[in-house]
Amino acid sequence: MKNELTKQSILLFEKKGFNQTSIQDIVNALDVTKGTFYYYFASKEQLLMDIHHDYITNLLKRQYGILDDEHLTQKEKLMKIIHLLITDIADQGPSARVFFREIRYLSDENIETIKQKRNQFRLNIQKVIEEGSKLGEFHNELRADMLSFGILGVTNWSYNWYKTNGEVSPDELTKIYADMILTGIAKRR
Amino acid sequence: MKNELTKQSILLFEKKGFNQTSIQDIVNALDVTKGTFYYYFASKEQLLMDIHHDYITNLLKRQYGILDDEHLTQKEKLMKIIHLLITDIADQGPSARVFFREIRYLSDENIETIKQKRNQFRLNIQKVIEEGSKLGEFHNELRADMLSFGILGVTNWSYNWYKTNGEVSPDELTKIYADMILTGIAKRR
Amino acid sequence: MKNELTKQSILLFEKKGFNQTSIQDIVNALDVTKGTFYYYFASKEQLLMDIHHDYITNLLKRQYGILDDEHLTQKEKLMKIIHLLITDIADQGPSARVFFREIRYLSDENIETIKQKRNQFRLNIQKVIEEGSKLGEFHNELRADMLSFGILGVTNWSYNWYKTNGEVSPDELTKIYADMILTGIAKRR
Amino acid sequence: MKNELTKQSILLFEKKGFNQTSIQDIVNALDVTKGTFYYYFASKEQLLMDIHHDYITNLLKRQYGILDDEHLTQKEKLMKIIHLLITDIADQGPSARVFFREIRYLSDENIETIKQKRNQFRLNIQKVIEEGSKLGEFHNELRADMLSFGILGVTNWSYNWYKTNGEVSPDELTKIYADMILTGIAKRR
DNA sequence: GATGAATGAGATTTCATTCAT
DNA sequence: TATGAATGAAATCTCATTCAT
Repeated sequence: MKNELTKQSILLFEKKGFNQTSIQDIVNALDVTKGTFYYYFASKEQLLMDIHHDYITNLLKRQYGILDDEHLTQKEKLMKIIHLLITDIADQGPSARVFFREIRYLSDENIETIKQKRNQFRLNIQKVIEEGSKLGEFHNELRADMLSFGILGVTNWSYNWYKTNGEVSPDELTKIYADMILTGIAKRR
Repeated sequence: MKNELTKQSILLFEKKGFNQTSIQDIVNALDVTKGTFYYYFASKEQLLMDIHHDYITNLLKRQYGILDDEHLTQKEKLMKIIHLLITDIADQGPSARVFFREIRYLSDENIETIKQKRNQFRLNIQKVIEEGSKLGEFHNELRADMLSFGILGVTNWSYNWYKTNGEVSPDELTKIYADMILTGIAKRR
Repeated sequence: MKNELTKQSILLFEKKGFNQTSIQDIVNALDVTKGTFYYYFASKEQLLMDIHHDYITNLLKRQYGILDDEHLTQKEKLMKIIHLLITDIADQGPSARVFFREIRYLSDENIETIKQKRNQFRLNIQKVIEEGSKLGEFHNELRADMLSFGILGVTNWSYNWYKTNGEVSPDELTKIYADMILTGIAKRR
Repeated sequence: MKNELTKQSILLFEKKGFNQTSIQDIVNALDVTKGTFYYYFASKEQLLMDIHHDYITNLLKRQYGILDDEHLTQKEKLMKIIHLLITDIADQGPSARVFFREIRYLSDENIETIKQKRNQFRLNIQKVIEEGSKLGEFHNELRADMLSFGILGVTNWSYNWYKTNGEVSPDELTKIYADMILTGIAKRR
């Protein structure tokens, strides 16, 4: 039941937004009553926090799976992280959109917790760039911090428009963006 | 008064979100009454629409100023558009954040109007890329559509984190991102 | 201007009701401003009172025109009064409907004034019946009071449904109702 | 509770009118809170619709009870319907007055529904008159439609003035009006 | 585990009226 | 005569949450 409530909530939060979704909406969708909701969740915000926590924890875990693979070059790591984000937003659309859009409705304390994890994710990208620079895979003197934000922008922005069932697959989109980030779009003279 | 209400609303919407900001909050900040608000705005949503409309209209106008300059190469146009976005988000932070975050609270009809203009802005970027490819400034066979989304991601994402008063100026950030987009971060072998 | 305001108000009060019609609605219809309204009327209620007072005063005056005509039998007087009411409701539809429906929105004091005049109108009918009984035009021992209410019911109810432009003219309707009231619908054995 | 809210509302609507009665007034009278009201009714209008629907449904049911009785002549049916209306208005005064006065505050859609039922009630009277004409109980060539409106006027108007506790009982009033309608008030020469 | 009646605080909106100009 | 900005009181409605069962 808790699981069903969470799933249904994600769908509703995505469609109508956290604030526009009432507990009543959620329990109606499952044909149970409000009491049931409060049996499983301490508050509406707690549910939102659960969703956020699950999402970022899972993402971080998978990022570490990439980072910890010693056979990969930094370039490969970066590509795999881009791929991770694109596919995740494509596959878990609703969760991803709730994650990016509704963080504001968490309590200050919870926002802090989530932002820390989000920042950790970004810092890990920054480190890949720094390491790549040092190892000669990437240019020297890159602003790894600014670039990590830029790369996250490229990928995360896709939650605003990207639809899996379009003509471009996640794999293709990954290649398009990785090419742009690694080699640019300008022709060499 | 209408102007003051709009300005104050933007600040509050940015800080607390559209939904979390009550009309009471707005009028309290200016020491007037709710009646005054409704003398100037038909509804809370109408105010939000005004904000959105002003923002995107201004942005589009400035984009066309760049596009219509015949002395510029496509590469230069692209750089100027990136610069336009970065500086705009830096300078008009609150408006920009309201624009990106609160569009959801518009009516379906108004969302449509705004999205059309937003899409026009993106299509204009796409055309620059296509033209650049044709003229030999950029690679051939680029997915100009996907790249236009990616470039917007890089710049627009900055509303989430970028602060003007940090160590990196808008001009510098523009250069960092233009370099990445045009020539990539990977070292050529 | 005062006259135009009154006329327009009657039309709006009929269509939307007194309460549902705002001063704004009224002045909008004449392209003036609220200040203008309050220059001519002390309050919204005062306007309604004016409308009521004009209506019932006019009706009473015309009733006395009938009553004071010494050439008429009581039967003829009754018929003329029925005719007066039917035609008035037909001709002055909006005023009539406002008069019957919106009295509630007058102040207690004003209600009293209007009700007194309305009752005078009814009492005058009652007197015609009593006089007719005494003179042998009508049956003896009629409950003239109850009948006066009944006759007013027949005629006044028409404001609820009667439309002049239908197939039955006010003159025809008067005859139908006068026949019913005077001779009944049952066949004599 | 729902029932108590409805009952109390009818009393308040009668006394002050639908518009002049706030939800606050209603719940204050029962010492509950506004939330309670909205737990039971979707809106203030829904409550009004419930009242209307119940009233006219009950009235129609009782009318059919009369119409379907094959032992009755048309004259008797007409008398019983008059009796039904008079007693109903006398007994259920508040409901009746709300029914006649406040229909305007229903939504267009709901007005339509109620008016259809009201019209059915009237058409049933019209049919009795037509049938009575055919069977020789009533005159030929009566305008049964206009007369049905007139008869309803006689009875329904009583909600405006009739008080049970006066000197005339519902049974007596029924006789007075039935006599007028069937045989008229004029003396036969 | 689950129900559902009840709460209470707050949100948006309406509008008659005032008043300085 | 007329304007229009501003007020303030009240109205409808929403909803997260509680709690006895």
